[in-house]
Amino acid sequence: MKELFANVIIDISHERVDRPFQYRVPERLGGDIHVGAPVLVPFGAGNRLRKAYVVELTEKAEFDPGRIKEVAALDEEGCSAESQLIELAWWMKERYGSTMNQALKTVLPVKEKIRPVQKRRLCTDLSAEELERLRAEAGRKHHRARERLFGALLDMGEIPYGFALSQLRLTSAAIRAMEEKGWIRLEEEHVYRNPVSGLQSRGPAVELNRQQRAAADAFIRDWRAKTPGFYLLYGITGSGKTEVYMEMMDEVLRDGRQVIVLIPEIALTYQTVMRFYRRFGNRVSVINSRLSKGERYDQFERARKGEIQVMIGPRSALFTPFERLGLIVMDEEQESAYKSELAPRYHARDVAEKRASMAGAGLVLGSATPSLEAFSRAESGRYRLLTLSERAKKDSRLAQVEVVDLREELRERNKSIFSRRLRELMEGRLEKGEQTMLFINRRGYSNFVSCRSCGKAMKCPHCDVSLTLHRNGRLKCHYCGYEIPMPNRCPSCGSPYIAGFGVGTQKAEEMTKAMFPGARVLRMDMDTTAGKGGHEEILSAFAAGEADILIGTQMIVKGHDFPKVTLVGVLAADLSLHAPDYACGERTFQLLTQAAGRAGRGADAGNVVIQTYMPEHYSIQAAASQDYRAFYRQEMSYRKMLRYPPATGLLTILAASGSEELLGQAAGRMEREALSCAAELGGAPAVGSGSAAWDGPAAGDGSAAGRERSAGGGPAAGRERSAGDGSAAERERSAGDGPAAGRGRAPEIIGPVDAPIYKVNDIYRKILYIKHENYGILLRIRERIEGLKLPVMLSFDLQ
DNA sequence: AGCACGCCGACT
DNA sequence: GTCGGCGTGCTC
Repeated sequence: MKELFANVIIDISHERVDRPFQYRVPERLGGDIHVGAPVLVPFGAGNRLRKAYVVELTEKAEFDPGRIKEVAALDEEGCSAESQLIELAWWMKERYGSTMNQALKTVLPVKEKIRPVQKRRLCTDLSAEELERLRAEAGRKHHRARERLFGALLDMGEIPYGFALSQLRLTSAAIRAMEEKGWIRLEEEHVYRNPVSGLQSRGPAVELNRQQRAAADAFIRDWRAKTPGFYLLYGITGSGKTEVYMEMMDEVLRDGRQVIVLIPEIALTYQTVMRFYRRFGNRVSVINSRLSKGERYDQFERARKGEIQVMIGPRSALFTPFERLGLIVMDEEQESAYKSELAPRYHARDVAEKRASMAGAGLVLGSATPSLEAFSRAESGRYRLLTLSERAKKDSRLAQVEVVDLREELRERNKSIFSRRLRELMEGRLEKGEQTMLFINRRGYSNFVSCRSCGKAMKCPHCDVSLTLHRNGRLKCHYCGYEIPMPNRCPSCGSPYIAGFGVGTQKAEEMTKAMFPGARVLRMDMDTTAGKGGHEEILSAFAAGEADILIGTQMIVKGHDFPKVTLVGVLAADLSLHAPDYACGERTFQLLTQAAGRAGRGADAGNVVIQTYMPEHYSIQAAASQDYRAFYRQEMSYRKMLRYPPATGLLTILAASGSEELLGQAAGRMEREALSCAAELGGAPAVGSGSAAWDGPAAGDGSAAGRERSAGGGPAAGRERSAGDGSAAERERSAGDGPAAGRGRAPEIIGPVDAPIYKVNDIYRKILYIKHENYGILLRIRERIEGLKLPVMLSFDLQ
């Protein structure tokens, strides 16, 4: 047996020691040590024992072996939150193939060198005269550090610790010496800023309807039986999912356990957060991306100390250091914001599964339009499906959705962006004083500008995209921000006949105003919400009835509740349908369903008009009939047929370079490497007896799964039962169609191909796709390609 | 963060 | 010469 080394991070909050140190693992500890384990190690010249956490175990000495010390002991007092998070980081590193460093950085709160609040201060009980005398004395004795400190105390009274270190250039040793002399005191005060403070009101719980009750009880029963699993709460818009979450949370909190609530950043509004505050009062804290790092750290610190029990936030809230986590709620689980774009490119859904099972906690995913990933996991029994098919408010009815064929409109010589039907309905709404929302998934004025003589379109010189005409007469690139004034002659042939084609939000706004001169129109897109708070401002103006029509991009369909909106028009549903991406059908369905959900949330029945050139497309058909299951069946069979996630694992490698030649060469080498890997690995049976197999990552990866949960009590528990009217799920569940089918086939390699947008910001991009059912194999290929050390930028994505 | 080392002026 | 403060650099 080779010697074992442990890389540890020392539990000192100082950036200077915020890196791994290597220690020898003595025989007697060999069995008990694991990644994440809290240990005591001799550190520094004094060999003083310090608390540390194991971040990696290796048989290779990465440091002068003569100078490697031994781990002293396992630390029984160690913080379990920290230890769990490090273990989670290890899992993320393995699952997504990042470095341990990257994984640790995403999981552990940044230990900032500047403490945000003046947490620790230097104070003195001495009088001004005494201070003056001591300062003079220090001056005479050339005690410069003391002289500076006494001067500062005279000026400021008390001094923040960080200020003393950085501005006054005092050292900790000097401060300690003066403290011992009794001249100064080091006062610690924990002033945490609470982003939303002073809200104590604890409102009564809302009465749940039958379905909500059944869903909440399904979880509560498992919780009481100490076998909480994973749940998919599939509830139509307005069915009251939040009340169900809160009921479940209440149960967990009463047992002294903690809860993490994940919300996509865009939906993290004041209103949403207020609902949780009203129920749970100051046990709740929030983090969002606008919080400074220090403020975020404060909130995590409060969680660690047990001052709060509920953390609400975007995907990074998953890493809240709760000691006894009992439940993770993930609202709007289908949102793309849950996917990280930085290495490790994790998906919050998968990390949430892992964290929940490590902590023995439950996981509830909620959605009105579940992702294929989530719904297929519900079908396979990994998630238990909880269904809410009725609206929570008794008198509210589902909107009536109709599809308008734009080809028909053209045949009838209607060239406007409004079909006759939509126009008629809008007129009716204006007469009745009701509101309309118009949705168009494209900002700007015209999509592209081209010359009618030579046919050339105006393109960005740095990116491979057309320039978008904005209303201020400027042409903008939506990828790099390049901007020029609209020319009045074609730059290539000189013809004056150049004009914009396609409709963006700005043009839609203009045409709406022309068509309905009396109407008050608001527009909301990236251009009108640039300033902070712009978002809220426009939405609240609209909610307050300051406009009759709101036009916007997808940001208007997310989350907000407008009771006076009784008509939603989707001007061109096709725009998102033709994106070069296998999930565009799913995204279209979700957008349309969400848009439809905006109509008629009040007492009046709403209308939804979907305008399209492809009325027969199943995404549009299913959205119109508000039939999620029909959509799911179609889309899933398409993914299975063409081998796309979640039916298979997909490794996407994006290579980018400023030099087209280098990129071409690199792409060739990547392809050859992938092919030879495929030949070596492909036909072989799954590596490691499925430990890294496709459906494995959350279930059992061998590391610490045994400790995490008793066998059989896992996510599959309760698969035979179903809350509410989930019977359809039972019928639809076809046996043996899991993603594991087809394991053992050779990996399928596609490309390298030019990226959908080949050039962005003068950087050329190519993509290589590799499909296989087994994760382990894709990870191996990834490692091999990374090992080529190609002279281009590579980014890997594994899903 | 906390420890040692080496530099520098003060004092014996 | 020695003493003590102070700045710097390192910690597996």
